[in-house]
Amino acid sequence: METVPKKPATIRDVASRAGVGVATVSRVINDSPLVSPATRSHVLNVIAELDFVPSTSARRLSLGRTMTIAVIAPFFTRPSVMERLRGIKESLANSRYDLTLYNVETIERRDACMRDVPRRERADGVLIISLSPQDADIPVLQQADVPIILIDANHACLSSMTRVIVDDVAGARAATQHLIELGHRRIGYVSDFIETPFNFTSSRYRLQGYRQALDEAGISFRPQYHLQGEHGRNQARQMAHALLSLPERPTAIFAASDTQAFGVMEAARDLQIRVPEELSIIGYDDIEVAEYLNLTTIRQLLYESGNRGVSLLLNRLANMQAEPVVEVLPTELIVRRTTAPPMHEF
Amino acid sequence: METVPKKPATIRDVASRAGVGVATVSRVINDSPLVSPATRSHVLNVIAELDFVPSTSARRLSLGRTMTIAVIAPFFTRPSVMERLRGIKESLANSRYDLTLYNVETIERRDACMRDVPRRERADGVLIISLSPQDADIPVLQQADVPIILIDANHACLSSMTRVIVDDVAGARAATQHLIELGHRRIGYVSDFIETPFNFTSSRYRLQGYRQALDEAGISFRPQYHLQGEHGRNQARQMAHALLSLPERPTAIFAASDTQAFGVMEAARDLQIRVPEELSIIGYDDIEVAEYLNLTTIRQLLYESGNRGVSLLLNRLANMQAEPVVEVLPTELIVRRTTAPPMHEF
DNA sequence: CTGTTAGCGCCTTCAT
DNA sequence: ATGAAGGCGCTAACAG
Repeated sequence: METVPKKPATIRDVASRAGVGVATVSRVINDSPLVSPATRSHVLNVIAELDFVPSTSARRLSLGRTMTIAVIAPFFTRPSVMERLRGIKESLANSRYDLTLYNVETIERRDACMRDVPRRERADGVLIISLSPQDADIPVLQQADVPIILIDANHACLSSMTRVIVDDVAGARAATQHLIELGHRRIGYVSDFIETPFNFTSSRYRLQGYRQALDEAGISFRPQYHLQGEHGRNQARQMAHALLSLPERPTAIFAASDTQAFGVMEAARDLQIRVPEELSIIGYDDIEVAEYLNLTTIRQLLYESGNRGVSLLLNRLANMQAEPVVEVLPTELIVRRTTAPPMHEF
Repeated sequence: METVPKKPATIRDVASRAGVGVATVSRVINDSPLVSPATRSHVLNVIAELDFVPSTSARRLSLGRTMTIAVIAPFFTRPSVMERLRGIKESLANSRYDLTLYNVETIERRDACMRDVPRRERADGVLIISLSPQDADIPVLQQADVPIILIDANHACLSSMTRVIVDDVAGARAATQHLIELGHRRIGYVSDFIETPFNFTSSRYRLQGYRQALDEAGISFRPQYHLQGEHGRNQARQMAHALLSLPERPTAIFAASDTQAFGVMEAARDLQIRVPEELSIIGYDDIEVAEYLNLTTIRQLLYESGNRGVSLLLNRLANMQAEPVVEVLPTELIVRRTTAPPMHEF
């Protein structure tokens, strides 16, 4: 079919058809009170007739505002990131902002996004999820001409940026303490790589919490009990295999995320090790399936972190000179059925 | 801190600072070959000095293209939708298009999106996931001035629109046949509401497939074996409770999605009914956790549907007068450990 | 190869 | 209450 797409009507078309000036049409579009009811309704009619919709591009250029919020997120596919995104979408649904998504899977892209996205012509505000800026980025971000909110970016040098975070040290400590209180002494920790080009912080802070709890209980940290690897269920499964093949294998494993905890559960199953009788497992996040699989875990308010991020951003948008704010979300130990006292088999 | 955000440099600033015309700068930005290497590198330097980034708003207005793809998706939060989105993001990552996301959770919003999004000033192309347009929308969509691709929108009247779909009738039929071949005769079906204002089609088509398989095997359809309800694990759980409390309870249940199948599994657990010995369960989708939970299911290529949608769209964008295409993705029966022959208890 | 200029569609003073 | 005109930053002829 060769239907030539008819060019959309412009504000000028409406104006001339209605026999008024473009300014009047503009006022009608923008609900200005400076239009007589009669003119308004007439213009409205013409708008309907012509099926006129104001061009967002033009309006953006003219206004200098884009009416869109940019979200920069790594590994969009991970459940925890998804959950945060959900919270963001939810809170944004009622506002008049559009959402554009920048997914980053490589460092190049991370850098490009950090540099190019926080510009007034691209977005009115930026939400960055789980990506701690490099030290070098920080001044850039601070000078950015649009407000930027960090979600789950926990970094010492960030004190001047507003962000919503969770106390990962405390969360991991609680997880480890739970295991210790149950009587475990040989506690493994399966995590992402502690140092990554992405500068993810969570596994690192959780390592701190883990070690703190150990220290407090007078249990010495054994390096061979901490394995790190690429994020993912299968990688965690392999690490767990390794841990569980140790001569003195751990009686409990703390995984840096629920996804990884599932990998650990699989490894236990592979090796015919009963959970929780022979091996306790605790995760982190409390994503939806955790409940279903009865995983003991540390709940962090993923969804809410998105909510809060948006509301901080909208505040900031309404009131540009606001002071930086740090909002700390609580964590909570959720005991289900993958943790229990160790068997006294020694 | 009262750092007045310094106004971003414009193409004109660059031009005057570099002692060239704006057109030259524009050419440099756009990699036009019509610039001498010397000028080019000089301009590039000035651009770097001034930290100049072209305004997308201005470029859009001028070009008449937005360099963004809009995705309209309902219930963004469902795993199947997410998976499709992943495929989309993935395929879009290498192209120069941005992605803006329109999440629809209400009919009003659905209608608004259908009407307003497919406009040239908002997006160069539109991907609609799992939302079958109303009959009334169809002419509008066909006349739209940007290409629109439907993903998972299976509707008779859509013959003229390009889309990627999966044969839900066949998939459901395969699921049901699998159960029948195992020896089941009393087979329940737990689904979303068949008729919804959103005009979702999958549960409806799957009902057809289910009934076809039954017919072919000479098993008469019992209305009380088909329960419909809001989508969700808990709702499915309740429906399964009802089915399993029937005087002659089903020995197998086909759930319209994996999420719902999990609800059914929970119900079985609640009622101490062993799976698969006393109850076979089969899902639909093969989302990631299905493997982990050993759920027998019908795999549909969710991720790939996103991929394919994008590539159809990009093709269309490159070659506007293309004919409508319908791409049918295959389904596959994945047998795991939630289906088995029925016990002979009667 | 490069500069000048006229839009792109809308918003916003500034007059009236 | 309304209209005319300038400008937002960039691209794309059109001249040189």
